[in-house]
Amino acid sequence: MKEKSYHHGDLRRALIETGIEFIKQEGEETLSLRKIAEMCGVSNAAPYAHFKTKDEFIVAMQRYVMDLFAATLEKTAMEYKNSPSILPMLGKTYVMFFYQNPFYYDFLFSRKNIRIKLSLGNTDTYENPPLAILQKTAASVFGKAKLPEKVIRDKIIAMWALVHGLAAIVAMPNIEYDDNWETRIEEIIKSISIPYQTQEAKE
Amino acid sequence: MKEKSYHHGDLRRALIETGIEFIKQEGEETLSLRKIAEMCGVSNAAPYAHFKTKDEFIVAMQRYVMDLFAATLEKTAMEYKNSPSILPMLGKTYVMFFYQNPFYYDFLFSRKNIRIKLSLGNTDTYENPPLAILQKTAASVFGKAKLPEKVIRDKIIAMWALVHGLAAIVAMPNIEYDDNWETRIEEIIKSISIPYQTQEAKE
DNA sequence: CACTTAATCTTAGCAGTGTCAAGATTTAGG
DNA sequence: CCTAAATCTTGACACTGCTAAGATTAAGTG
Repeated sequence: MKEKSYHHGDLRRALIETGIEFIKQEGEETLSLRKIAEMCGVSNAAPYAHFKTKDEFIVAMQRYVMDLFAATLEKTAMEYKNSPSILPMLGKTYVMFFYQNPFYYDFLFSRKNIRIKLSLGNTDTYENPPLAILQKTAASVFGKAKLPEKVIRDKIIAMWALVHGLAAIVAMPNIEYDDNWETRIEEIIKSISIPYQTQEAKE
Repeated sequence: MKEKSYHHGDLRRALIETGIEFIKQEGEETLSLRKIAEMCGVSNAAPYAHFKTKDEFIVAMQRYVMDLFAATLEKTAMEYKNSPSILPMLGKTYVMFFYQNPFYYDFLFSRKNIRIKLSLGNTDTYENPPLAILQKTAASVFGKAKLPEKVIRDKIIAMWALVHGLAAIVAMPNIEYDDNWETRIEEIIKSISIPYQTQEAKE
């Protein structure tokens, strides 16, 4: 019941959560600090006690959603640990996350928002948690086949590109959806990823 | 020499071209109608004689760039007509377009900008020119193998997703690039698309 | 040609935005 | 208890998209 106290109590968290809920429903385009501040029952300049700039606020929210995304992937990775279908299932989870929350795609990956460094070459530095999970899993799966490291790296990128592209597509508006998009995605991913595991002796 | 005449002469075109050049270099985020107007030597409300709203202006520019993109793809399609590598080459062109102009990716595909309807199911309605070219080419390539239509459609989506995802990736900032990203892309695409053409008897 | 109409452009202004400065209120620590 | 830090408000500035009113020019009609 701290409704009318001068101090909010936990404004920083309230701003982030309100902002994310806003983005989830309306996207980032129409989001303004003033609106979020008002929704939290606070004046227009109050957020500046917690974020130096709007950009900093965006980054905080982005980290929040990125962690949620990574946790969702991690859960799938756990479920299918030691299963041969772990990779396609990870891919499916990757895509479905944005199918269920289309506005998150632009919010996480739109050029101006990407502050988290992505490293492709060095598999030791995981500065992008979702990519890191993909990389780790794919590397262990592909590693069992005896492929040159360079080939493995290319396959990882291909895998990432495929699911990322599917995510971009399912997050688009004005797409004519199939009635059974979810199993469709699964089939598409499998039709690509299965060759990785069966044709070791190709190169 | 119509430097100081009250009427500009060809303001609509000037706005579009100046705006696109701006986006090409700085992205859409910091673009404002007033700035573009000033760059064209015209007052802040002048653009409203040609575009009802900023959104309409964006759409006009988007169509312009989308046509450029489609023309680039079409050129590759012509070059490699009757070649077995037409599909991978088309894919490479798709990716390289955004590798060379990273800001175009968000500009064309960021959720708020997509006004061009994308149709996946019906291969007859081509409302998205670049996708249409991909679809047409892939359909003709895959059609030579005797695959069920549903499988072909999934393969087309997979192909599209792969190159679109690669485009998204190469357009990201903060990516640690390979020294030879271009041939790398080519290899990655080939490693995926070759199976399409060689293992007909799989399904 | 003269005259009317439409198109184009300018100026001035409104509401909304990010941001900052000054000051009020509350909390925390010595 | 009292000072310092943290938090919040009010008020302002510059910038944005956009509109209304009117000035200037071009196009077309008799």
